Amino acid sequence: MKVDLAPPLTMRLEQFTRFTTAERTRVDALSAYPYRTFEAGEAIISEGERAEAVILIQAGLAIRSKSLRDGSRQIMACLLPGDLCDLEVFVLQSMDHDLIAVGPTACSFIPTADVEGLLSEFSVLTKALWWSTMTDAAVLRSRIIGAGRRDALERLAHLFYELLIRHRIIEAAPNDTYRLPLAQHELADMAGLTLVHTNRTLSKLRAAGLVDFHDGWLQVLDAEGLKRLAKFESNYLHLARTERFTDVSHRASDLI
Amino acid sequence: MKVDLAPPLTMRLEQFTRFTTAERTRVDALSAYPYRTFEAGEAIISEGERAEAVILIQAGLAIRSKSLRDGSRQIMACLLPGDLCDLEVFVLQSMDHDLIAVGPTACSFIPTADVEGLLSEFSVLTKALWWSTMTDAAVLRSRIIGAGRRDALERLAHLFYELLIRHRIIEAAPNDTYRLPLAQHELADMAGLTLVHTNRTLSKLRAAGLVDFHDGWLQVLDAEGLKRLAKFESNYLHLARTERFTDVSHRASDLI
DNA sequence: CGTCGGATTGAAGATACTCAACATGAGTGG
DNA sequence: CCACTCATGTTGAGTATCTTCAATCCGACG
Repeated sequence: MKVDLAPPLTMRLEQFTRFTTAERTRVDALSAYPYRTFEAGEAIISEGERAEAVILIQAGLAIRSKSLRDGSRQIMACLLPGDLCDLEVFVLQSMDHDLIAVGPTACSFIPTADVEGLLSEFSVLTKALWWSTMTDAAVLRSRIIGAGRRDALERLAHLFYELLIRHRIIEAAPNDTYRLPLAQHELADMAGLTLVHTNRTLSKLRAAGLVDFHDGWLQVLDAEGLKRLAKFESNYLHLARTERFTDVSHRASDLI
Repeated sequence: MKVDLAPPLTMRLEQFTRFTTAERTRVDALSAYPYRTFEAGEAIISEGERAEAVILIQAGLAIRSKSLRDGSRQIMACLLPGDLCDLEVFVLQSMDHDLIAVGPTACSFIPTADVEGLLSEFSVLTKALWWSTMTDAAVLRSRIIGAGRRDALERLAHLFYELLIRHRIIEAAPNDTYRLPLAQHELADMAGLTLVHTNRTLSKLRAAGLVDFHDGWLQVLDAEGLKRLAKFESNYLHLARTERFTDVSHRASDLI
């Protein structure tokens, strides 16, 4: 008995703005692509793949999930009908996690070319800015994994290693040492731990000869060991260039 | 003795693509705005404010942090020199968290008008898509808070309540009941808990008369109670329309 | 009827939290 | 110069939460 129900994508976007009739027609058109259906548990896209289309969930439920090498898994987001995923296909090289149907799920694949129509006017600079917001989101996802599936030691190690990489990129980590003017209390708020436990965990890292944290500086003593302990996977930072790649002597993807 | 060092923003964006000389000049120009300095602990923008400019961290360190009502706090991201924040000012209504300097920090405020130059050609539809990715990121941030500062009961409650709201938006939650065809072990992967503990926590929620989860359906029995238990704050979903607002009988911001 | 994947329950152990005491150093005011 | 406070860091002891490892139960399905 459902009548006159707008497509979920339209309903969702109308939370943001009210469309004119012409605009609405265009939005509705995005929901009109043919869809493919997936069974529960089936992967819509897997980690490492390069998505070729923007995916719109039409019905069902999908999750963004990341499997860790130790067999554990963290689900980072839940995608409902009307949710778009992988708008980032335009700027990121490859998926850093899986997209999996959890029940029978229908997805439209909106061809890249058709979305390009919307985005064709983008300059390289605009795309670069977009890339920036996309990688920010990827870092957020990785932090969710950290909070959910890593213990205190691994969490701090991961945090310190990620910051090391990001500082190297902007050439602000001489001798693997960088400024980190945080009180332990703030480190605790980052890691989602209490102050006391952060303190004890820091001592362990120091005792293990991995990092030294004092006076607002963080010195990484054993970058490899830290990376191993953190179970660090670098792909989520999306450091490899996606287009117009030219060799450069100094490339961040060499730094990890 | 630093010579010839590109601005951090340029260095960072060059991870994505290699710019032509002309493009590079334009990118560099973004780093050339006058900056303001902040002392450690000073708020650059606070929750609830409407940012009026895109903020570029030039030197120092800033954090995105969220203070909860119970006094605890979660830091969701760390911003280094070259990081842009609040590109979302163009689409979101107000900040859902604070931006705080943790050491002496220099920030440029790039006037909205100048960035508009880059984005002016955007159609409403494109902006709406962008809004979609921004709200996705906001949901990710809220999940970090959940993982870091909520116990098992609150985490599941928050998850169920968030999904309720999102289902209501697409009108897929009749009687506050929605499809959730997940096995308990998948719920565990979402919440960052073990299967066993998820099971016990679910029983508690059921015993408290808040939700019932069975056969792939989730029924919210006491939406208000659930919201209270989850310490749910709705602003992160950014449901209120930001522009061209017109009254509509059925608006999601009424639903929460 | 047997098996298999979920769900459920019990008991023991690990991890992280709370509460509390104490140390250290910077800054302040007498 | 010393006493005082205050913020930060460190350590100890007891407790709560969550995990691990089972064992059992149940319905679906061959």
